[in-house]
Amino acid sequence: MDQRRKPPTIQDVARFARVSTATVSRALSRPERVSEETRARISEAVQLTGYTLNQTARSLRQRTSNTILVAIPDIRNSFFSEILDAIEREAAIRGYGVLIANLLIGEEPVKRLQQYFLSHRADGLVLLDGTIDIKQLREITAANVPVPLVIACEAIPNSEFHTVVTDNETASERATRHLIELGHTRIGHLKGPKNNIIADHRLSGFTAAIKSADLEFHPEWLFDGGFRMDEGVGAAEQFLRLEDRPTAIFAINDESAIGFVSRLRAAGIECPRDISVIGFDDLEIASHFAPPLSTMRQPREELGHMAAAALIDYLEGDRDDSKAKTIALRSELIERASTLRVQ
Amino acid sequence: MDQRRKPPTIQDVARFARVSTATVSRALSRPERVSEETRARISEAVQLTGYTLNQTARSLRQRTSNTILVAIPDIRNSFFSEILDAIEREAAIRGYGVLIANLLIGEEPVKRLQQYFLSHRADGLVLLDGTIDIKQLREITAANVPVPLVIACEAIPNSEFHTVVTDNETASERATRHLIELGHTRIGHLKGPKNNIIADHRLSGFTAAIKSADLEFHPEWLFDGGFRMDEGVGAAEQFLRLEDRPTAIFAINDESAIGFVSRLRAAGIECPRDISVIGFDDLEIASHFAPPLSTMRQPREELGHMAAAALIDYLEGDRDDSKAKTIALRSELIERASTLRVQ
DNA sequence: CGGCCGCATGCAATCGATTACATTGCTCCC
DNA sequence: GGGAGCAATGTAATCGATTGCATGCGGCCG
Repeated sequence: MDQRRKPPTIQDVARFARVSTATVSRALSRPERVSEETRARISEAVQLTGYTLNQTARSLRQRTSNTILVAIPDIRNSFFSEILDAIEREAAIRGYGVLIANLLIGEEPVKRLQQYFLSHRADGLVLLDGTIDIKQLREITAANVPVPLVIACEAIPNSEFHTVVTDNETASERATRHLIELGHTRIGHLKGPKNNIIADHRLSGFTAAIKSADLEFHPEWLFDGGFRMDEGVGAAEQFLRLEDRPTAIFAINDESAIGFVSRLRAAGIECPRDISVIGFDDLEIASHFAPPLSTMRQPREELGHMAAAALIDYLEGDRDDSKAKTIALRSELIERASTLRVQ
Repeated sequence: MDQRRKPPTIQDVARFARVSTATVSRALSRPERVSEETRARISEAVQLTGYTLNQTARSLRQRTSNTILVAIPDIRNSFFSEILDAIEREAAIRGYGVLIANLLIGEEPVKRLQQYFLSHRADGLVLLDGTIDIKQLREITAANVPVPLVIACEAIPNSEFHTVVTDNETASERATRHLIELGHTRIGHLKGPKNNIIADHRLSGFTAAIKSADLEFHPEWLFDGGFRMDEGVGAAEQFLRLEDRPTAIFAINDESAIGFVSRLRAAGIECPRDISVIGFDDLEIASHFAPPLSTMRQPREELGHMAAAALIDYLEGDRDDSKAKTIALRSELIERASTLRVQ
């Protein structure tokens, strides 16, 4: 009977309510511009027909898609998926859809992102990937279509982009100082990926703390790692090859810290008995790991929330570009059992 | 100069190539229907103008969005985010965008999903959530618009839906049997959420194994849990209140197993010394946890890949609904240190 | 009383593609 | 030689909403 009947359009509603489609459209988007009486008739007609807006048609006419694109370096990393979660929440509340683009794949991430905007699939972009550099960003923006953009991974100094960040550098300094305060003097760092802004800033924070405590800087105590557990494992193997080892490590994040600790344990080196390790992020696993991991807690949820809100505000506001806003969030030291006072 | 210039349309290309828009459209989508010469002129014009398709306009006309929707119970769970990753990969290759809907939030998840289709934002749905029941699913489909759907969490018996599943029941039986083979006779189960198909099937598998080994079934050894670590912690507290405790646990998944083990450790009960625990999923963390977790490995990547492929095949094929296809994938027992032979 | 204003509404163009149908010109075959 | 058949292309309708520009009408003011 009613199967495959085409979904009702604004035309149907107009017919039922005995008004023009223009009036229906107005009644739905700016009710105050329509008399109370017809408004009532129209909403009755909407009920009756079961009308819902065809978003595609609106997009075509208004040149907006009510969709934002989130570019993520690696969805599988819980850190990002939690931010993504917060972004989706906020977007849903405000009537936006969320498209995802996982950048690990494909050549030319920039091309892929541009494509979304050139084809009018998304109105704006939340960028979580610290590996894209400014020049590439400008390229995205440079295409005929300017791309409303919020960077939500790391501040890019003096940039013209809106930004939501945590205090990576200061927080890294704080984490390292925590190790120093526990009496450690031989401190290493498990580095993040190359050419990644976040990694760069965390390294700076680490170095700053070492310097200001007048500790000697050992380049061989900088371990090549990354944000993933297996990269933490790799760093551990590099560590094991050393003769002269540090007694404490500041790891780029919790995942790599976990990989690191677990690999060392397999080699008979126990954390925190033989080595103290502090991570970054405070993933849920951090508190359940053995040993529970000291770490810098990032306000992930807030980060995602603010990023989405900032982008949508901008999209719906007057797009005053004059000032790029920067919202900075603070991380917090969480002390757990993985860092131990030197005897 | 060239700023804010409107992006080129198919009209512009047509003008440059001195043909009609119809010809341009044909040249781009079905090149063989256009003479070689004009095809060349057109592709030159495309280059010149920098034309890219306006996906919105196409969507409106063709009534397809080239977008799929992925409904996820909890993005933050690595298990799902890994599947999502695989879905996105496959979709990107085939030219589809991926919208996400995190179902934890909001009233009436079904309403939310319907909304996406009623508004023509997505062409099809991959459902990862085992908590929606069939009646609700039918509701999604029952709206005027039929919703192409692939269920990728659990088979729904005799259902009319396309499905990609792992063998939850058999695998759970296998996991439990693993504990039995190690000599355990006092075995409990850390349950999943109520009204969740996956959880139901894993429980059945567990019970089946217990029965077929002629072990006594202890209802008080079924612990209320869920898929999250904190729910594993809750289950551990329930465990601690028992006088008469099991010596082995089959947990609904790795995350809850981790929460469980970590809470017990805090109470002085060590895994595997005092209790053996096996999980499900083989998350990356499972192998790095202390102790490394025995578990049933699910082919997550394949699962996501197959689900996306099946959906897109269906969308692009002749939509032969006559037979709902079911693709079943096998899980694999991974033995690690968290399960120990009874002395 | 006449003109102006503003409210509520309608008419029709518009967004940018796709596609049914029409047209043209050519080949081929009886 | 005439018509069928086909390939290449054009014309214009169409998808479903939004919105600039009328239009009609009533009220208010000088």
